[in-house]
Amino acid sequence: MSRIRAKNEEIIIKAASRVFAEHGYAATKTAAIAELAQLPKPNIYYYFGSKEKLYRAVLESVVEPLLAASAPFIEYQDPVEALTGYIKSKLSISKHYPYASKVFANEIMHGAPHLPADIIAQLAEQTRTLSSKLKDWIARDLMADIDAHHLLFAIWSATQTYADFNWQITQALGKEELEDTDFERAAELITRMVITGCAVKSLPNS
Amino acid sequence: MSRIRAKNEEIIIKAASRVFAEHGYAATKTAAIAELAQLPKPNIYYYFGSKEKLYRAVLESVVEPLLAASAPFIEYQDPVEALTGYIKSKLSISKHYPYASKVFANEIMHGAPHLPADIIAQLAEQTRTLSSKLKDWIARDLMADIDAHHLLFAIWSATQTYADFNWQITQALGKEELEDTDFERAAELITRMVITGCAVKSLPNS
DNA sequence: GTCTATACATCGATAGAC
DNA sequence: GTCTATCGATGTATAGAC
Repeated sequence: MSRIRAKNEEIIIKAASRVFAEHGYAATKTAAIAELAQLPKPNIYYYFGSKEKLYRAVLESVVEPLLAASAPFIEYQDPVEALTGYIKSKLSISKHYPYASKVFANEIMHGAPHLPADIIAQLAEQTRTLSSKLKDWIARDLMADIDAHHLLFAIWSATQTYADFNWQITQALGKEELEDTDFERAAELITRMVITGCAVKSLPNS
Repeated sequence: MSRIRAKNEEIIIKAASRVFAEHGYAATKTAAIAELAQLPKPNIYYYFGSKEKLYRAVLESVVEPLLAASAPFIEYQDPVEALTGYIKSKLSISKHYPYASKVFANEIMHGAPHLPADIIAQLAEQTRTLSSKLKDWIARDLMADIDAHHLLFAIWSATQTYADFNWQITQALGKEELEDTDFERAAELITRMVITGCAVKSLPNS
């Protein structure tokens, strides 16, 4: 793959992420992507073949950061550290990859019609890992006997909402766009609800 | 307005809610709505004029239950009762109006391009009412000093996720569709996180 | 590898008969 | 008030010159 090809593909993916995020798959015109990328429309087709293939490429480009967000959950043994880090990491995704998050949210909302099966499998695998870790902590009396899956749903939604429903949130807060302090307050509140609400304890020997 | 007109409009709105929810505005074909409604396509146009106007009608039909969900918050004076009732009421919307919720979520996610200004104003007004009530409770030491807006965002997202991201949740739980017990567990967990997490107290004199 | 000009398909919308 | 048949706009995709 030539350098020029790599460069152009990156430019196109970046522009496409944004347009797909703002309008959804069906409503985005390839012409709008071309315009934002400052490239003629046929180039999009030269590099990606079709609108559908480009969309899939965008989805795939987004998977890595999404999966990487659970790193704290895996790395830290201590329940308080792990959950605090996970919430922070999830919020960080909403802050730094707002378009990616939205494209993904849209896809999931409509039943993942374009998501490749291997990505679905990876996400399912991750869900199993996270919920079994929670169940382990519960069994060891390191947190209250809550439903592991539903706790995950709550954490996912409460953190992703800052990307997905950005419009509603800025509207309610009466500001043009979210600032660092907003994300800090969100982290503080969500962490509190999880740690205090579910009575999560630190490891005794740490 | 004739009885036949009222009847047909209702049939069309119902079918349209579902199709718009499943595919989003741009991806839904008026032919698909006509088919689901078991009516010829021109009838859709006879009754609603355009796809856009029909979509607005769907949005408006959905506002009433959404606004009504905050009734417990207003009625109950006791913070624990009010918040518990609000969470239950919000989850009930996700359970009983899944299509409506999704259409709304989609609209909000893309910056509410079709939402009439008066509806936006009503929602903003409701947000102000809810957050000032929370702030009042905080001032009276009936709950921890948390950020009122962010608590609302957390409750909204954690309850709406059961409608909006239904696919992800059924996938994770390994079932075809959500059952009553799933909503009960969700209510239990979210209520716990809010009440215990934010140290919400009952009124002393109740 | 790049881009202008255009073919072709897909709907949203309506004319006009009943 | 209902519906068949069809128009026309929009937007995906490509042919073919450079």
